[in-house]
Amino acid sequence: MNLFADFENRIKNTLETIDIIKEKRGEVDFGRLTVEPPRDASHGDVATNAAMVLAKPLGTNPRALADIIAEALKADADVSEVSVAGPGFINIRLSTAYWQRLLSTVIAEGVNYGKSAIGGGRKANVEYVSANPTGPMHVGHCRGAVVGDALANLMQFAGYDVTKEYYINDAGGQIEVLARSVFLRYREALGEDIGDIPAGLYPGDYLVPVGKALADEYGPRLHTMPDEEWLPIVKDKAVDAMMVMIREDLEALNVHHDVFFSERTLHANGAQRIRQAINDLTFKGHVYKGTLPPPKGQLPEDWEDREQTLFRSTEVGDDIDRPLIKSDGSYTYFAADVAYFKDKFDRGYDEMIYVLGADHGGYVKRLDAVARAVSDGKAKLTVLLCQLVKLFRDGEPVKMSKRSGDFVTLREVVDEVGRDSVRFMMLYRKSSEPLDFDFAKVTEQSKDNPVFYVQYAHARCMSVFRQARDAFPDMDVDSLDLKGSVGDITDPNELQLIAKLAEYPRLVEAAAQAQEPHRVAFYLYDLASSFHAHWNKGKESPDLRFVNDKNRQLSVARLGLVHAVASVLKSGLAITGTAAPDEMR
RNA sequence: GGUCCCAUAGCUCAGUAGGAUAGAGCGCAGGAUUCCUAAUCCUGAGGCCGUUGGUUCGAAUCCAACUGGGAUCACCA
Repeated sequence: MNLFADFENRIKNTLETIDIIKEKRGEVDFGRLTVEPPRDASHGDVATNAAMVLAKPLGTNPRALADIIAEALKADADVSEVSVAGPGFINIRLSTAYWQRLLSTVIAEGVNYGKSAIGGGRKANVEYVSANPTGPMHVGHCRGAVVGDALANLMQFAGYDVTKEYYINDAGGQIEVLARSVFLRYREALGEDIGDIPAGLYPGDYLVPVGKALADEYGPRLHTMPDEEWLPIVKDKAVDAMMVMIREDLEALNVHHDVFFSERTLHANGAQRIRQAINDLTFKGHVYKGTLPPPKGQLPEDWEDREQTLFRSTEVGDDIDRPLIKSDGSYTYFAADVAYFKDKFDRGYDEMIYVLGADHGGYVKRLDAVARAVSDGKAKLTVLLCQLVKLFRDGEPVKMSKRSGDFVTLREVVDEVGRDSVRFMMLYRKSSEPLDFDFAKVTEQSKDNPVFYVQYAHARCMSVFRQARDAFPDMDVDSLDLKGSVGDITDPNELQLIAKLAEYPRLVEAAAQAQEPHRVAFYLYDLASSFHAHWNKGKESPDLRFVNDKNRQLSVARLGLVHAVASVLKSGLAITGTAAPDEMR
């Protein structure tokens, strides 16, 4: 149940009954009409701009029209008060009975409250993380992982049929580098002194056990083979080992994918699927052989004019045509991406979302061009760029050098500050904004991390139920008819809390449509804040406390309110992928 | 140079598909626990929403230009 959708219908129905609107019904449309919570709660519960939007086409002034509409709205039994304010806003105050019914609905719907059907069951593919399988995940992968995961959760909740996907870049030069790095560790495991790791290979210690495993399995045999023979073996083993590590890292962050898609499968059987994808594009007239103009700006020293097979992406919105086949006949990374996109499209997704880091900004137009060409404009592709995360410790930037292997891993961050803290911090910012992440702030003072604030609110809710069990030992607190007991909720502070709960379904829809999971995090903070404030009112006014051992009926009604708050907090926390604890320790 | 992201309180950021007197946290000043966890709450000070134009009943929000900051530019992956 969505209060604002409900009243949008009621208001439109009311408008249809007004004479001057009926007369010119063909000339006015209700498209720009909004029904939303007023910015300032003191104005009312629901506000509409109807009069301001409709005044002009009707040839009247907004205030006068607002008065007419306001009068008509008073006929609704759930409307307790209507006022006209400012340039022509119509503010509606709802009856206590309406709020009570709404609370009853929240309790009845439970975990389903806030679910939406705007997704219409459309198939959506959210691809995120997709870190190269050449080492453990580092902290830079963190944000995309969390944002992608939360977005997928959110869209699922909003009625999409969501697949969480990971693209394994396991085909390309970096995998050969990985294999050679592992081979070195293999020789080391056999007792050879390998000295310093040569430049260009991965120096990280995490490859030591992989080399050891190879030595255990093959003994010295690999060493006697030519490169062409041992390379494929070591590549396979190395990638598998890296993916095991990466999955563990993701698990530590509570991130789970449904599909791990291997780039290598596109290259298999003589790159059959890449060839098919390029043939498909060629058939549609998007491919030609030619040369590219030299890069603008600084010219690379080794730049040469060479003929390649190109994708005419400029015709579908890109700045420059893109190479599919290199001059030596091999396929570019981009060619595999075309095949990968085609695969997704053929799997029947209506919406494809790529969550990428800001360093991939230059890739967006290219992907968009692929989507248009491959799907003839039918696929809806969105690229969500997450800006960079800067790490700080006590206000000092944390230096990282990937080359020396001296980088902060995702695991280190999660182990130090905790999964929930990391996740919530990553979501407590619009993803298009850069983010500063300070270890000290997140761990030392818990109040600097909003996740504790929200979780604390949930724990307090649970605490109320523990109190109730103590106060009414004879009552079976867990099987009360909470939704049927809402009639005693009448205090304005309590009704305000219900109003906050009423915003949830609308928020879920807006956040899902805008693909902005951070809005859920901010809403949770807001709801927690309302709850904490109400809690403290009980300190000053004992008659507002949730549990009152002298008034059993009222206590049960209020347990219903607390239950509803807890339920929405839990629902939102689940979208962000963080826990809703029963108590804080 | 091209493209993309950004500019809101001293600091870090929200601002709900253009709405009313622009909000929160931190920090600062003051206050609240005989009582459900003070990991909480309340009050106050603090603003030319980067600049200039445009669009309209109405702009922090949309458009253009400019200024300033960040990312990126490849036959890499």
